[in-house]
Amino acid sequence: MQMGDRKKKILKAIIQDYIETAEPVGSRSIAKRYIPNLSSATIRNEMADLEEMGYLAQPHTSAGRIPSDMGYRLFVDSLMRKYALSMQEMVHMQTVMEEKIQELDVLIERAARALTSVTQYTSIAMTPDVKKGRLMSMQIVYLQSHKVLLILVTEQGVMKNRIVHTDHEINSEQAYELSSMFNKFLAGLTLEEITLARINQIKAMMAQYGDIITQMVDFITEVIGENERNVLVQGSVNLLNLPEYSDIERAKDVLQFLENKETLSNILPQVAEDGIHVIIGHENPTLGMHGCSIVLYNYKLGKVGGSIGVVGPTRMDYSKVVAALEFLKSQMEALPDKDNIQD
Amino acid sequence: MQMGDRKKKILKAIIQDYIETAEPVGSRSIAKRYIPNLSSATIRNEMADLEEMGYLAQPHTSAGRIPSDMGYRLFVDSLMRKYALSMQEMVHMQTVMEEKIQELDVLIERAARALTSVTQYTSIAMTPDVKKGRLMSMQIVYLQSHKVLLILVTEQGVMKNRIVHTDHEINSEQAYELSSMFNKFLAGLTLEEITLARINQIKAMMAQYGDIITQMVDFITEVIGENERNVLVQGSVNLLNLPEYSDIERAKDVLQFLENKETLSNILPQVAEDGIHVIIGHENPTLGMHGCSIVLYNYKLGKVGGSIGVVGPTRMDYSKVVAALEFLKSQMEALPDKDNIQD
DNA sequence: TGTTAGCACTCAAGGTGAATGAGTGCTAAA
DNA sequence: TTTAGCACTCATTCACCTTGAGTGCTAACA
Repeated sequence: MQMGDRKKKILKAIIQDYIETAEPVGSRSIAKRYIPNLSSATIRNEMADLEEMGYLAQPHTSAGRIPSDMGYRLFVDSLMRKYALSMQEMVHMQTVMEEKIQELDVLIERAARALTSVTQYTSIAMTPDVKKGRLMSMQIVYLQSHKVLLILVTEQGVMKNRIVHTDHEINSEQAYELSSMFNKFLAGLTLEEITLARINQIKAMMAQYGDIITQMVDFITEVIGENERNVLVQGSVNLLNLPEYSDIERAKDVLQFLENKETLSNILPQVAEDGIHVIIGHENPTLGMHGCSIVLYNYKLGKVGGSIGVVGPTRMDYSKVVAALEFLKSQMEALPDKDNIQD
Repeated sequence: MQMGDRKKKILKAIIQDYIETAEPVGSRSIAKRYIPNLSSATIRNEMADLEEMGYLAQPHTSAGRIPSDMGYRLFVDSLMRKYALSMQEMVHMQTVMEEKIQELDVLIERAARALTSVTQYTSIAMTPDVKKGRLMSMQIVYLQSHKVLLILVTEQGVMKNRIVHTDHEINSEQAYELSSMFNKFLAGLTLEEITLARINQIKAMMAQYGDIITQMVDFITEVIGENERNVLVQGSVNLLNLPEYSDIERAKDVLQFLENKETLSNILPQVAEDGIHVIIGHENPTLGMHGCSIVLYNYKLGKVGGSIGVVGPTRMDYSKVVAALEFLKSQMEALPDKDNIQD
């Protein structure tokens, strides 16, 4: 069967109506509210066709039609028209991000909050599974006579620190000396390149600090080897305002999923490319999320990147959500000092 | 009216039964299951007394009785007997905390997870509103020719860092020199004591670094002045498993409350003293939480402290929750290296 | 040939009323 | 002081009916 313009127009009207009302849409209301020059009977015929083609579904014989995932997909890809964010909405998002934000975590948290408040859905975000790569610099900072602070910066600009206790007394100058030595020998190397031989070389030269050096190496191993994913969810309660989750069991499934950071971090990197992606219902690899859609923006800021997006029912206002994420994208791309960012 | 032993026994039985079943408790079931040598009629009389005294309430005339907040209070203070954690439960909590954990945040997150999994309620935790007090040490670490990392450690051992860009080129030695100078003049001072005069003194001596010094001072002001509260909630979905929240509206109220870190951080420090506290229903200062109880453990680890606890319905298994928190307390108090902890 | 009016049919949702049963308070007897 | 008995209350459940939104099909119409 062919998909004529009229069918498209009807499908679009049905989806818009359903997004708004969450009620199955009948032929009569489409005829009245969207296409007054056609009768409900005609619409009915077209709807039957659309159902046969897989774009619509019917909960039961005497109910109206609801869009199928395939219907939403067509809508998102070619039917919907761009939502224009209101001035208010833009200003709101901007103010949230405008403050000079030093840490990526904080920036993303703010962005997620802004998204939640503009879209009224739930937002999720994560910093991705970056291999931390090379050791860029290791600093040892004197704190007290037997206590120093190790600070490690990776190639990506990610910074980690740890306080360690030392067997021997150490002072500020010695700490500095040790840092210099460490950097001379190890800076710029990957975990594989930091061999026992090199470490022993350092140990030989600074024998009295053997125990600190061991702790430093442990620390490097942990940080460079680790796959840290910081996942964050904002506004999950919003889901409960939606009629699709007035059934508490359904709501529980999704909330459970959102609360479990491990499963959540598995789903997010499924879409690899940068940019904005829409994942609808069953396209979602996780079983419990088949009733949900996700709109995801994979960002890249300097050398680190991650995902931020919105989770909602398949009956989500895609147009608005995509607009919000596009705006966010433009804001983040315009950010000065992209490498001035830490983990 | 006097509160005899028999009344206490009956009240205790009612509360235990209600905690278990969440259904109003009738005289007959008490007579059968808890006190077989008394008839239901006798129990009924006693229950009428207990209601008059304020320990019980009746949803409607033909229903059983449910405990009032006052009843729970008496139960917690003098009726309940200690729950003994099972070996399994203890081992579970221990393994979660046993791994060598360097950061307070991580430790507390693990502890909260353990609490949730043992009690099946929701756990909340926060690091408290510590005034960061004195500047203990400020380090400047060279990163790139125009980029340095500032690291600030406060008296409490809390550590913060920030990357700043410099107008003039700066190298590793210069950074070290600047750190030393800064520490010589400002270490050990409170925010009030760091006067403009002192800062100008440093600037005069190291004129070429004027812009970095300004940024350093900004950073100090922010960190020492700030009231950072890190709030964390774990297992809020568990609430939805409870019959009291099968009504989605009630659930929404509480979840909303738990999701809002600002309001949440207002409630936690209400109880100031260290140790374990039980806050029941209306004792809770926040309106939306009147149907909830909170069991809170205010910990102190070295120089920092905070709260961790469990949120549940007033019909919470206080005995078990208190036992779990007491176990947690014992574990945290036995922790080695209490000052080896960072924020 | 495409469109429309009309009609019989389906089915979820909402309301009514009776039956059920858990629980109470009161009274009188043990 | 305790208990058995009884009348009474009230939430819950279920069957039953009504209502109304919506459909598919057919026949008439442009």
